[in-house]
Order: sequence, then C-alpha cells, then structure tokens
Amino acid sequence: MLAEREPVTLRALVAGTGASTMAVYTHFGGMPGLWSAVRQEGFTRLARRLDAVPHTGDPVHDLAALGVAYARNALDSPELYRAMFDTRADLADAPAADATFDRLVVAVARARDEGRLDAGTDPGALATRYWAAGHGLVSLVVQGVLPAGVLGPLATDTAVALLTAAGDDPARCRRSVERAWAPG
Amino acid sequence: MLAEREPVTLRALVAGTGASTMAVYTHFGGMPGLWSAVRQEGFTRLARRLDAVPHTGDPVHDLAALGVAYARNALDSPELYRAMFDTRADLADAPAADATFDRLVVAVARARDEGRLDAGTDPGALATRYWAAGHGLVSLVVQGVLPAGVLGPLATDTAVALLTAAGDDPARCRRSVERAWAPG
DNA sequence: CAGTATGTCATAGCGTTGCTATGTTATCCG
DNA sequence: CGGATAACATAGCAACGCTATGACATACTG
Repeated sequence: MLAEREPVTLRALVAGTGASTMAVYTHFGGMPGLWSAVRQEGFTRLARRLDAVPHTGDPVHDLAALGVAYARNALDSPELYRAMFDTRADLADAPAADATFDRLVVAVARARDEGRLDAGTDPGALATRYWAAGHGLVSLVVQGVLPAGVLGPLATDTAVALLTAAGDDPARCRRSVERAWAPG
Repeated sequence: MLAEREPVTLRALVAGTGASTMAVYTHFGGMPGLWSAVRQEGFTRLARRLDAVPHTGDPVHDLAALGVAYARNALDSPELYRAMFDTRADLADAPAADATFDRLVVAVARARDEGRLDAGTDPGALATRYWAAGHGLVSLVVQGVLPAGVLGPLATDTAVALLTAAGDDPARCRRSVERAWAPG
C-alpha cells in the first residue's frame, strides 16, 4: 500500500487478509504501533544496505559509497523513507536510526585513522554533518522539491566539501567520491 | 493549536469561534486547503525574517546570517516548520518555498561577485547545497533527533566547509560565519 | 426601486476512521 | 484432562472530513 501510494487505513489493511481489525491491536497495539514497526523495518533494510557496502582500500570512497547506498535505498522506496522521517514519528524509534548511524561514525573514524582526515577530527560530529546534509538532500528529492537527477552531483559536491574541510586532499577526495557514484 | 501541540481537527478549530465547519470550506476549500494556507503563512513569515537580515560589507557573514535567521525561525515555531515540510504537503506549495530560496541564491551570487567565492561558482547549485544541508540539520533538531544545542556548531562547520570549498579563505570564512552565530 | 444573482454560513447527516467492549475459539502447560 | 492464556471475530462507539440543503445578507441589473 505504501508503494502504491494508497492510504494505509486499518480496515483497508486487513481487507484482503481474511483477518479482522483486532489482529492489528494484538500484534502492534494500534495504528501508531504499526507505523512504528514499519519504521523499524525501514531502518533494518537501510542497515542491511549499508552493511552490503564493501570495504576497499580507500576509506573516503567507502564513506561516499555509504552515502550512495543511503540515497539509493531512499529512492528505491520513497514512501518508506517518508514514513521513517514522518513528522508524526515517535521519538521512540530514534534508537533504530542511531544504530544505522553508528556505521557512519565507524567509517569516518576509519578514514581518520588511516590518515585521510585530520587527526583531530571528531567522528561523531563529522558523521552528523555528513548525515544531516545527505538527509536534507534526499528529503527534498523524495518530497519532489528537487528532481532526482540533481541528487548525485549535489551530494558529490557536498561530500567533497565536508571531507576536504576535514583534511582530505581536494583532488583525491573528489576522485574517491565520484568513483562511488559511478554506475554499477 | 499548532503551538500547543493540540491535534488540529476541523471541529476543534471552529469550536471557540462561533462559526460552523462550513466556514473552513468556503474560505479554504477543506482541510488540505487550510494546511496549504498554513504553509503559505509559514513561508511568508520565513521570507519576512530573511528580509530583516541586514546587508553588511561581508557577504559571507550575510550568507551565514540568513542561515541563522532560518534556524531561529524554525526553532521559534517548530510545529509550523514541521507543517511546512510535512510529508503530506502538497507540491503546489513549492513556489512559496522557491520564493524564499531565491533570497539565498541572490546572497550567494553577491558573495561571488564581490570576490569571496570562485568566479565559476553556480549560485543556484551552491545555494541548493547550502539550503539542503541547513534543512537537514534543522529538520533533525525540530524532530528531536538532535539536541538544539548542537545546531549552532554543526551549522557553522557545515557552512564553513561548503563556502570554503567554493573558494573562500578558510580562516576568514570561519570568522564571518561565527560572527553571524554570535548572540545579539 | 424591484428582482435577481452571488457569496456566506448554520444545520443535519453520510461514510469512514481508529479504537474498544464482549464473547468465542485455539493453544499451551501442569 | 482441565484451567489459564493468548488470539481473534463481531458489533458498536465517538470523532473525523466532507457534502447537501436552505436561510440570510449583500451586491449587481433592468
């Protein structure tokens, strides 16, 4: 129903299943609980896609690849992404988001420890800036404000700016990031 | 009702006014139309705050000041900000957002024309990156995912990274941006 | 000035929503 | 075997957005 943009109502949900509306209450405790479960599933899928990103010898490329995976995940199922960051979302779902965010922090720390970023770089802070910028871009694209075609170039330039400011060599950084966005 | 986090329902809306539910339909055409009007009002207020940012001799500082005004506007009435970028928002409200966005493009072009940014800088593209990054940060803060206290430092570092990558001198850029975030 | 058109809004009610109370059935465990 | 527990179907409630209808006021028109 999410993918087909049909309104997700309790009665329409159980219509084809042969079950009654009570099933939703015994298993999810109501519609908010069901949406919470949907968001959990969304973050689980995101985590799976991030985990599928291989480690290479270039930690900056891997960092960019995480961003690409994040963007592709969102654009493959935009309705799910919107549900994950819905304005009505419960704050109790934040830990699931934090769990996937940790992967980004680790990748930043690795890029720093391997000498690509300044030794004084705070992985958590840079990962937050990186994520917020990416989330902002993806949100606007998913919302339809920005066309999907501009996401790659904009994300590339933003990533290069953030990582260069953190100490990476500009030209080398751009090569690493652009390689992550290359098709295939 | 937005400010007090009460659910905005048609009946609760007209309850204290002495009017009936029909008034909403004659003036707004229904609840979606009413929300659209709310978002228009939100963008109008945002535009007013951006217009109140004075021009100084430092175009990069002014660019940062626009970001500060954007953030303050959102944090002063977070519910309105959430309504403006609600996942259920109609795309027909985008022109109102574009109108405020133009102010950012002009400010970027000015910073470029006054020699602070590379001559080849595309004002629209940089403004989009700048806005998306700021929107991402503000969204996460308004949503409660990030604490409000970290917004200033994160936004500062992000702005410095983006503007430095566009050609501004790093140290000078940081001074300009930090001055915009200074209280008062 | 009379007559008509138009915009506004109160009343009443329709279909649907999320949710709950109640009774029934199935499953598990001592 | 028998009692406890969970799961679920049925029915119905309050509230939701919305619409049909008619009353009323104002504003045009001949």
